Amino acid sequence: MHKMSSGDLAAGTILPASFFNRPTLEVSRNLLGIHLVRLLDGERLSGRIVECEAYIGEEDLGCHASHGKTARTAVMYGASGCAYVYFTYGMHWMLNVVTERAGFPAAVLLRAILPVEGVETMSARRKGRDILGPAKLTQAMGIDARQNGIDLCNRASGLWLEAGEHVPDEDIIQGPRVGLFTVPEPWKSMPWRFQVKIR
DNA sequence: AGCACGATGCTCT
DNA sequence: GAGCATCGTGCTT
Repeated sequence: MHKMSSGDLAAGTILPASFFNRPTLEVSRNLLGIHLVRLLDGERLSGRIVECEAYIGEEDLGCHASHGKTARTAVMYGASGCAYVYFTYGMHWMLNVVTERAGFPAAVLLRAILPVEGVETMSARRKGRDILGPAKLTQAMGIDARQNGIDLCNRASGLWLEAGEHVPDEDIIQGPRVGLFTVPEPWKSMPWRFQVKIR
């Protein structure tokens, strides 16, 4: 079986569903350096993924699917390569990419991108503030409930991922996920957060 | 530069 | 009714 990393695809190639239909930690690691692309009002907005986190199955008590399949989590049980967008803290939208086989609930939360295209537009949408953060990137790109469940392997939806730069292992930091205050161990401390080192 | 806190509304029990 | 995969402000060092 062919093992796909981001380096196997030419830059600019849209990531196919097969990229996401494999173990979530593998997908997470390989999402670093990938470009998230948004077509908003005819303009291309994009950024390089530099931080993400894995949420893996009902066993993972940090994962929304730990409470089973509900109206909110249904998307995570569906096809890999779809967007799972949820609302939290009364005002924030979070973008995840669904991974693994249909029926197994898992996803990768996109936590930070470095702006590449449409920098002025994204900055303006953020009122001049930075876009490094999971709720900041969705605000910068105009992502909300309307994108929940869409297929990210298709440009028709206006949101997709493209192969970008390869990130070597020595440039990656792996550590515990963020914000899981009331989640019990060992899930609270699982090193399922992936970041590109700042140099 | 870091910490505390309030905002604000959806989801599920 | 409680809890939340966060953010921005304002205050302290």
